[in-house]
Amino acid sequence: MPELPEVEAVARTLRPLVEGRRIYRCHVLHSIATKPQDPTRLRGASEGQRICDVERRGKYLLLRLGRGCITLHFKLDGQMVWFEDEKELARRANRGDDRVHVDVAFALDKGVLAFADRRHFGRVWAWEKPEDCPGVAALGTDALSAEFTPAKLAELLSSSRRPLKEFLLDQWRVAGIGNIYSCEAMWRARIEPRRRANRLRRRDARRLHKAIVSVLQRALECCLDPAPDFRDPEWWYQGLEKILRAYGREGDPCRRCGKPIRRISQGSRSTFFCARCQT
DNA sequence: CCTGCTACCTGATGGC
DNA sequence: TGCCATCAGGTAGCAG
Repeated sequence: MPELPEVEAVARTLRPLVEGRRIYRCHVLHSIATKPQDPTRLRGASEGQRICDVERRGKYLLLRLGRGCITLHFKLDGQMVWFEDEKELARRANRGDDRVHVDVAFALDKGVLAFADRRHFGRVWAWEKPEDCPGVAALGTDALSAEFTPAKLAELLSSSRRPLKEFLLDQWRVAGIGNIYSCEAMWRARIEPRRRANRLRRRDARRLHKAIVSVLQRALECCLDPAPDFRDPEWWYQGLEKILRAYGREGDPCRRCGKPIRRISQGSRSTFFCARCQT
């Protein structure tokens, strides 16, 4: 599911729902979701705490507590789900006809905030501070932050000999870009995905920077309208397909030149691009 | 140090 | 219909 825009949309939508609320009970229904941490650590760290802020860093979602913090990562399929109260949670979580898959649930003084990932890739962890989470500490420049400038991107590009596609997926350099938006950004910037990062010219870097920012911003607008609906586990980011120009369009005509979009494998993931106008 | 590959899980889809 | 292979928006960890 989520790259930077999706997680940002979740953070913004969640903030007014949970900010200032107290977590009075934490249920870990599938303890794989806290691995390798012990579920008791998450329970101990969260119960009784107030949620002071909701934040996004790269593709991580952070719940800042009065003391300590919780990091959530959705990986491919994770999502947040909302229940009216613990009664509804008890009735529907992983059971019944209108069952909803739930891994971890935080019962608040109003409502229940839950994390769900049927595939069990996603994680919910507790820390004293965000930087104690190795994944968060390792994040590079956030793609939607003020520090992400054309000059910064050019500097980062020059220090890597990897193919551009793999460079863009490396969260340690630029944080927040995933498989979909890397393809989209390269299509917009008209750059061939297999070109080595350090071989890009300065104007390529400028075009790429502009493409990354506009693709992510465009996607964020889509993700916010309509906004995420945590009450509906089937809810999905609507209308994203209509902004996609390369991803998932193998064989379809390029929207610029008409040549069929190609799909290749890079680092065991699919890359979609136009072999005529991306050079 | 850098890079490339696999494992981690479950579910949907398409070919036979 | 059923079975199997393949694919999926991410990343930690490990070998070379």
